[in-house]
Amino acid sequence: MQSRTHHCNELRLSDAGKEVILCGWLENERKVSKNLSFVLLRDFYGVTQFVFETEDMIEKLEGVNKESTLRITGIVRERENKNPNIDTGEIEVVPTEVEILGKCIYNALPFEIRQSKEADENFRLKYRYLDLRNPLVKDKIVLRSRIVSEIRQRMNALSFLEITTPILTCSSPEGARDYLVPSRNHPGKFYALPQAPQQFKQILMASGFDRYFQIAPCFRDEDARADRSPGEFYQLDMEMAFASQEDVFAVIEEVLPPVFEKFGIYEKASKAPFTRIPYLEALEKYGTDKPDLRIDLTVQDVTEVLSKTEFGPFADSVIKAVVTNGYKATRKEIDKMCADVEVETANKAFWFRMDENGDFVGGISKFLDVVKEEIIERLGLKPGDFVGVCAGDKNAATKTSGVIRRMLGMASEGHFDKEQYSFCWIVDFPMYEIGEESGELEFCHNPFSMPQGGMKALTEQKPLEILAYQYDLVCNGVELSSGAVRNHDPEIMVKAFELVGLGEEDVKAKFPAMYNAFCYGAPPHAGIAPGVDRMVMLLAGEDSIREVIPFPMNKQAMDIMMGAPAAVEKKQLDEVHISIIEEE
RNA sequence: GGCCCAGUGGCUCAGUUGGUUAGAGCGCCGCCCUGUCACGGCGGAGGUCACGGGUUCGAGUCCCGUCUGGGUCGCCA
Repeated sequence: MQSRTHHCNELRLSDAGKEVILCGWLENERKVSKNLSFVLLRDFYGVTQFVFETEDMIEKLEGVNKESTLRITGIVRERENKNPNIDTGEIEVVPTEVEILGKCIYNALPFEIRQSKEADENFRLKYRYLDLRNPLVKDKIVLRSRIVSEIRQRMNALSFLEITTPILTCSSPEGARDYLVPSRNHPGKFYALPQAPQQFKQILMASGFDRYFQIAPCFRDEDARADRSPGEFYQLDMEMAFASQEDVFAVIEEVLPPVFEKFGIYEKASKAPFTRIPYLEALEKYGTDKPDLRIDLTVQDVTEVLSKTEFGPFADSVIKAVVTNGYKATRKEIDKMCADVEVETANKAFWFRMDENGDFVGGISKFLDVVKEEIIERLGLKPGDFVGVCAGDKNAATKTSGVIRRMLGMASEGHFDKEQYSFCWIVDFPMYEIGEESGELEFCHNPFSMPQGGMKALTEQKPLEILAYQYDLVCNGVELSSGAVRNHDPEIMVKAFELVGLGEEDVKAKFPAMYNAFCYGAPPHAGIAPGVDRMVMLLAGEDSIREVIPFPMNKQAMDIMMGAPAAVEKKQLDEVHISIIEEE
């Protein structure tokens, strides 16, 4: 028996008169009378309307619940009343035979398929197979597939080889918490799921592979965020031998913009070369290391001027200001904005405005009289300008200024050019920093990066002034990726570790395979690993990463559809030499 | 682990200074309807107002605690 002749988004007026067989889900039945009923059948591709015109035929659907799967044979004909809202709206099918393929045994669903996005998220996740029947939900997964496919083609075209790396590997001593897998054959020992294929891809370089990439699953046992899935996620992981920072940039600048323009909700993406912003400059000008360059406002340091005022919160603080015009907010909206800033940064935002007469009004204006002329000159204020201000220690003031810049920019006329993908590179990250908890010198980003200046820098520069060939890729204020020119030289690696109080033995102990491989002649190499989930999220215009993952976990890293994580049989535990200690 | 927000029929929500029998839309069930397409009309079923305690003559509403969920900080080399 033929299963079907067409799918549900295929028939057109030119098919009128044909006998067809369609399969799909019973989406809706509109009974207009005893012998007239309209039935909508939905499959992956779309919907087709059937018109049941006899009591006998209508009876065949008696007691058949919505969302059951059917095979319907019938004759295509032109509709009396066409529906321009669906692709098959010019025709309908008059059924001759109805077969029920898979019953939906429930006459009420946990949520309406077409409205699933409004349902409680845990219901959606538990009944993900119903949620995914919603075309709006399904389409994001289709989009993801197409994006990944396009990226693969483009990487292949640039002579990158897709190579898979192990999922069962060993625990990595630094970074995020690992997911551990007990070993049956080796009592007391564990595999770990990779946080990233970092060491494997670098070893591939040492093995002689020239250009590697992989849509790589990564596993990290860290808490979720709206833009960070707990447990597992995918990266477009890549690495290039004999390559510089600029070589990596060139690949990304060639591969990503066309993909963003083709699949994104905005049609415009940055052209090569992307703006490069040194890390320290980004903090100063934008108050963040992931600036949204669609906003053209910048942050200014006004510590020198405003510390002369009597305003309490300014005492002994770093003070930052963001000036905008075209911000026509009411007092209530300004208060709301300041409150939002405080929620996000745990730090207060202040403000004042210059009115049409050139006087300061509102907010903290009355404290500013003593420095009025000075501040006007410092900030170049004009009548109508609005100034957002924040203060605190350097970190707090910087971070808060970044949030104020973003909020003011989005709310001001003419300062937010929204409809585009604006990329930038944040470059020149410091190699080292003073750890907030330890108070001692630590690696700022990761220990695999090559210090700018190599061995000379490590021996001659002050550690905190050494920069690394370490970079971030940022798009519309979202950090898509970190990357680096790697440290491929064992001697420089040992020296880099020495500065944070570790030695050769530590390097060997922490990264034995990579270190040993580099001792046999390694190529200079560099790479990057943009997050696939985040890219799809940006392109789909979604705020939650769960919308672009086929089977996402909830915030507690549970898969409530499958019931993971779950208890296992004692026999299984015995086999892997594990015993559970019940907590009180 | 800290902070913020939320929890009311199957789903989404409303519910006034604390006041009598807790409402609506969607869905479900029944009847009606010959061109619907978010079909329409009439009728019906369906509630431990998350849980526990407290204040009060009286609590969905106020207070305390717990649980669950979301956001955020920590964390994410």
